[in-house]
Amino acid sequence: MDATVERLLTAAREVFDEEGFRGATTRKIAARAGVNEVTLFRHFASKEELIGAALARGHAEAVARLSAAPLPEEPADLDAELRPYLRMVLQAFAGAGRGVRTALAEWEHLPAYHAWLLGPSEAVMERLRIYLCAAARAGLVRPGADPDAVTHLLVAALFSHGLLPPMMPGRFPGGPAASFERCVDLILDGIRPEPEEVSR
Amino acid sequence: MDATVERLLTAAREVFDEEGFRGATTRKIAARAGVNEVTLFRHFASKEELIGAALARGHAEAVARLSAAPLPEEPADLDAELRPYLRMVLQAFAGAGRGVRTALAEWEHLPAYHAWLLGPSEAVMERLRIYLCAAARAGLVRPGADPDAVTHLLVAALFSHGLLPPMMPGRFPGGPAASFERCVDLILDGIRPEPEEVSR
DNA sequence: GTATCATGCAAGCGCTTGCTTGCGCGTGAC
DNA sequence: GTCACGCGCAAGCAAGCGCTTGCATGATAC
Repeated sequence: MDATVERLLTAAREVFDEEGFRGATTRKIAARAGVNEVTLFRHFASKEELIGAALARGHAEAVARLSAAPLPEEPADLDAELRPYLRMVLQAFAGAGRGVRTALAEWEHLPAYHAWLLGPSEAVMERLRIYLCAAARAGLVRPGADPDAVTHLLVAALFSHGLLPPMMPGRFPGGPAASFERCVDLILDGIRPEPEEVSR
Repeated sequence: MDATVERLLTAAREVFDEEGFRGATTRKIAARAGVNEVTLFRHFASKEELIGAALARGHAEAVARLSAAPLPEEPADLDAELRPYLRMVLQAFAGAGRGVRTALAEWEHLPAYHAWLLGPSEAVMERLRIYLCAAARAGLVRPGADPDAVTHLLVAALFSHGLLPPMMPGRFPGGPAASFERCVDLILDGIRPEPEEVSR
């Protein structure tokens, strides 16, 4: 593709993630792309259009990466299937964390971008929900555990471990990944069916 | 106190919560306070000082409200003690949600305000941690459950239920409070000691 | 009554913002 | 050889920004 457009899109996404819509000035974006500000306006009609295109591209990439992640339709082993998936999502999430925080803050101001901003998170949530409902039907989850609540809890853990570490590093001794793993342990241990129920 | 200063402080906090530092212009703040912009600069040397004072006041109020919440030093009954506390914190958190989202996004840009921005959250986290460690020592928590992980999980649930509902209302059927309650059920059920362990 | 104080209002300054215009330069197609 | 095209550069414009100045007005203190 056009190398200039490419560089502008990635620069726009980076600056937007770090500074928000207002802070992402066309001069900053052009400078980061190593391009004259005028060139920016030769390729995109306005700052809104540029950032929209940049977010759309980021959204597409994220969705592609996430839907490549393995999470079977027919659950067989929660530990073996869920853990690698969650690990991968957390990594993607932490990588996009700066942008997610910006998206959360500017949500009300950028209705035009809603589909791009939280689409990947929604997709992950829905996929987890479907998987856990199937797991519950297959008897892999203790009957008392509501699959929706389990989904929420997993997403909450992803959410907090993807966003909070830069702000409260002292709260994650051993690193966010280790802390996340311990939370997942806790959740999975808590929803495992009792031994006698498995054999029924 | 001075009614004008008071109105300026609340207006500054509101506008900052909604629009962030850059978006909280002195003209907007003065207008919301029903005051001339010049009056603003007669009371505060700069916009930074005004917003700093507003955040400090909000911080003080939040801390006072939270430390008034009951959470005993000697845990006796997790369900009876933790649930009302968490309910209250969630309410406070959801009320401040707009501001928390802004704080998360602008964290790197506002180092001068760090103490005010996430202080209350830190306080809640530390209090929960101490309580859960004591509970574990008292045998109220299943030995395999790491108190730190439980704390993280509870905070994560607070976090996501305090921030996400405005953005994904469809994901919280029955309201955020009900969904939160189900998550807390799940966590508490998962960390309860086994019956035979209680009697040992 | 007069002095003091907080406030409103009109105007403006220097700066940044999104965006435009005009021109000149190099490269590849034919 | 030239011609179109993508780009850089210098300049600028209207609007909004934080912040200042000067002056008029009304309430309060003594």
